[in-house]
Amino acid sequence: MVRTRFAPSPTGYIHVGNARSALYPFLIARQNKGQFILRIEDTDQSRFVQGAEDLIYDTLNWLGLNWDEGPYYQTQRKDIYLKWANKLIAKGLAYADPYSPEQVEEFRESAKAAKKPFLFRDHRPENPPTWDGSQPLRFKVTDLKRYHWHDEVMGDLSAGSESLDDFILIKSDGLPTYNFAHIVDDYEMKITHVIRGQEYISSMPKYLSLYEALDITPPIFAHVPHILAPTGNKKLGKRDGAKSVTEYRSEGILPEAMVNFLAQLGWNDGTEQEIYTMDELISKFSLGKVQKSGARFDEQRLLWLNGQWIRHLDLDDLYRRTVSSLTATLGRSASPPSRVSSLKTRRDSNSPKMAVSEDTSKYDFWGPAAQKASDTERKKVLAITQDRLKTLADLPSLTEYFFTEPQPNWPMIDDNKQLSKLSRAEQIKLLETAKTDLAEADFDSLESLQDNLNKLLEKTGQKPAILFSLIRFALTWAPFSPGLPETMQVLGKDNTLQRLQAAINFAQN
RNA sequence: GGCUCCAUCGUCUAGUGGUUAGGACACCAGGUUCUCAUCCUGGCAACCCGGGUUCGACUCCCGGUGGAGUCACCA
Repeated sequence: MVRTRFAPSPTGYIHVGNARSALYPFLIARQNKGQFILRIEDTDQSRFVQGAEDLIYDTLNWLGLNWDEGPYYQTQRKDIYLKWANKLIAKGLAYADPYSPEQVEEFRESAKAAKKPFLFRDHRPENPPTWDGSQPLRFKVTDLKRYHWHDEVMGDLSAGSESLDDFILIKSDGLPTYNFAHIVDDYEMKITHVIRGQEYISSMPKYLSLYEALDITPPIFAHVPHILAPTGNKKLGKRDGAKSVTEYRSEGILPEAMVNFLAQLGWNDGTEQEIYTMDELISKFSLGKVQKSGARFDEQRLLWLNGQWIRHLDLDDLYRRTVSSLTATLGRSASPPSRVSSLKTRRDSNSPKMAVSEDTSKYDFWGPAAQKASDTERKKVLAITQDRLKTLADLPSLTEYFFTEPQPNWPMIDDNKQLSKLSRAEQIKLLETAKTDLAEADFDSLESLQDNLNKLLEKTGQKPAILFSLIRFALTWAPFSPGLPETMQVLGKDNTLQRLQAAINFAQN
């Protein structure tokens, strides 16, 4: 049974790099009909950010990365870590660290001055005190050897004993370090695949030595390369202005596009396929084909992919996302009741970090006038704008004039190369002719509307670039819009004639 | 600095000894009888360097160079 996990720490929002390290284990779990587990690694109280957990659930839900178990909280599992720690103490493989942080810092400084790498084991106390929980508990490395191991992404790896040390298992605040907790948790939770960022590779010898001391068979490892920031070569991180996933959501990116993009950032199945559904990813993804080097985050490509998805989605589906991409994601049903109490204690302690939260009502992408319109009306408009949308956030500028009468903006016409050749009187004449003829048109049929427009062309002897542009401006007063017949049809005959008249009136004054 | 990893168009990548080095994004040009898009066609553009191995290296080996990660009572 395959069991994978995503184990974020609640220190802020989820950026795209984090999101990918949730995606990959999710895909592996689903591909093998296994389970995907969510574990919140909240052992560092000083970095805890209020609301961060909610953001994690929200992001995962939005991306469709539903977990089967959890969330587990490490702060609620202290007994378990203690049990394993005692095992180590009993075997003489863990000891209390008698030094103060300042003293350890001194060791570090002197090693640095001597240009030697700092290793705590060089300062291992001969007669450590009995561990009473107030000191840090350290692991005692006994087997200084070279480790060789296999990584699903990176291949066969090895590292020498210089990266082995007496690292801290349990901090003086009683909580375990990541180094200790994740190994215990992964074992207790029967995790089969540890999929995480490349930054952990250099700690692998430490982990491997601990697995041995604990008599635990290590799981399968896969270390995925970092996503690089758009500029520079640094790994993508919050410091470099990495955007949160929710930020992309509010910018009108579809979750499908985000998942598609993230999956392909550093992974390729060897074919020339570009668009993948989640189901396709589940069946085709493989860790062995993940790139070994970091991939740069290219927003242009995300945007392109988003456009593709907007066009490929059927109308009803797309419409649902434009009105609220959130409705299905706010349920907190996946959280166990026990979470409430843990939350309470934490909220009581005053966190030094700012709380993160967001306004969940902001995911209706339509403009103010459109929001008052019916679903049917909005869908009609969406049908003719779908091809023009790059993100959902383009909706207001592309559609608002359908729902509210636009202000005539004559400079738009004056600035138009073709139209400015006509005198104001000629422009008015054209609009009047159009209005008269269109009054007889059949607005139910797109073909017949096009016919009407073509006849108008013959009748006036104008070029399409002049006549059609003029009508288009009179109806929308927008720099760009859907095709003229489509626009007129959605507007309806009454509205169309009325807007033409409004333009004429405006021009006459 | 020690340790570890990585290296194909600007970007994401295909490629596993013999290819005109393929695709996609971006960019440029043209077309699709109104705008903006979409769509179509075409174009620009890459194997980090140096040694080997081999009949033959982008591909294998070694050495450089470059980049990244890591050396916490953070994860």
